[in-house]
Amino acid sequence: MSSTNISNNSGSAPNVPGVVIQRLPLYVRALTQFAGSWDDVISSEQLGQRLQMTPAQIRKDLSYFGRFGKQGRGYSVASLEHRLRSILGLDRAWNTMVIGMGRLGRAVVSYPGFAPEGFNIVAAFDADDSIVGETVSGLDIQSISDLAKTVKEKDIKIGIVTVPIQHAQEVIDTLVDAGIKSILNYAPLSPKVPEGVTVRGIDPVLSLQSMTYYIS
Amino acid sequence: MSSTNISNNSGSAPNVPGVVIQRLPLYVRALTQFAGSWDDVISSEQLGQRLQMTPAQIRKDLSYFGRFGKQGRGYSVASLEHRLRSILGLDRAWNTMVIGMGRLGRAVVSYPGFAPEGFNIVAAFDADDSIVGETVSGLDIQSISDLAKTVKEKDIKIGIVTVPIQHAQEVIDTLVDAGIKSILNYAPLSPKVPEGVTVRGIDPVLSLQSMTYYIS
DNA sequence: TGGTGTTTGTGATACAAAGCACACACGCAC
DNA sequence: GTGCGTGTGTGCTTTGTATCACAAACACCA
Repeated sequence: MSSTNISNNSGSAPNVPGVVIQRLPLYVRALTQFAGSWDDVISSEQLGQRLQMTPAQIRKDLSYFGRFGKQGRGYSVASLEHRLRSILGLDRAWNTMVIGMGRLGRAVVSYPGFAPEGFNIVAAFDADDSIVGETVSGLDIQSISDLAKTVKEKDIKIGIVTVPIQHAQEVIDTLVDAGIKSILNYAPLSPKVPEGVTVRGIDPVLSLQSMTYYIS
Repeated sequence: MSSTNISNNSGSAPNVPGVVIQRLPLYVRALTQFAGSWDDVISSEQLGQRLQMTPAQIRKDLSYFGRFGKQGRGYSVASLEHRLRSILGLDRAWNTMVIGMGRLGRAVVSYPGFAPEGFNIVAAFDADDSIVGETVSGLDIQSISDLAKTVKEKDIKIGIVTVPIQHAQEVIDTLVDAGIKSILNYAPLSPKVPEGVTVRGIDPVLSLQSMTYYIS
């Protein structure tokens, strides 16, 4: 979304602000894109220029987790990327599932951008029995009643919600009950979740609606 | 995105923080969903409960723009929604265009969620001449070289970028040159834009990457 | 009409994040 | 090695945002 729902951090480094965590993937992305450039070292100045932020903020953010740079030189691109990925838990693959196999859900499971980043969609669910059993992008559509069982069997840690808004809260409750702690929500509502569950919303309409304000 | 690029506000009310503007659509959405309930008045307490935020924050946010509530009663749902839509510029329709007619761009133009909110996609562009002239969801794919002309002819105010990352910055530069001030960016990079141009990014991968941190 | 219960709008306050600026570390050249 | 240039890491300051708490406004009822 743009709109977010920040939660607790049970990670290693204590008390890192949510905004900082949300910027780390930005750094990872920029570093990945920078790797293979003529230089294998990057300064906070250069990174900041690429990301349109101040060098000081980048250094502050990184300092929450350790000292990764060398004074007088900058940061090793490869090494910093690796360290950040490790901090974020991106040095492993994550099993995910998509709930809601309508138009949007089908677009999501066939989106080729998740797998290369280590997010594997390993299950697909829908409440409509008439499409349960269909195959989409190599995935059998399962009934939501199987969800909890499948979450355990396949060690799924992340749920992607693409159901219509009327069922979104209910589905999210189901995910929470199944022990899911991370939810990517495409439905246009702000769901209620207990403390300790993180929700990130994806809503292009919200983004558009906040931009029109600035068009005179 | 989740990741955003905040810019100047040339609006009527002076100096409203960007975070506040980004919350207004949330209020609009909640009010719309609340309309038709048993009650036509809503308190900041109720709104806050629905959106998981404090009543005080909601009242503060609204106070940037005027006094919309009645003490002892709350806010008229219909009236507050209308006022907020007016502030955000949502009381009119906006013409938009999509640049990049690959898989993602096609999904975007056929997404049924934009039009009901007043965002009409009136043009589609691609750099690849071999698909220029094709029709997607009733739109002719045009060459990017026609972009500036079409922007003027059709009074397009918003650009939606769905091109591959290699061409994204270049395309965004083209939009800026054509006078576009609001860009919704699906490409996984943080583009450079001049002061006065607002960019909102949509990147589900970034959202996922910042959630994995919290999974122990 | 006066009293009671609500809920707003907002100054004041507390908290959080961003930016500054400089000591310190390191690389490099001679 | 000594000296110079560069860029980090970080305490301190500034800016920004969220929350508190309460006076004023209104609804409702007797």
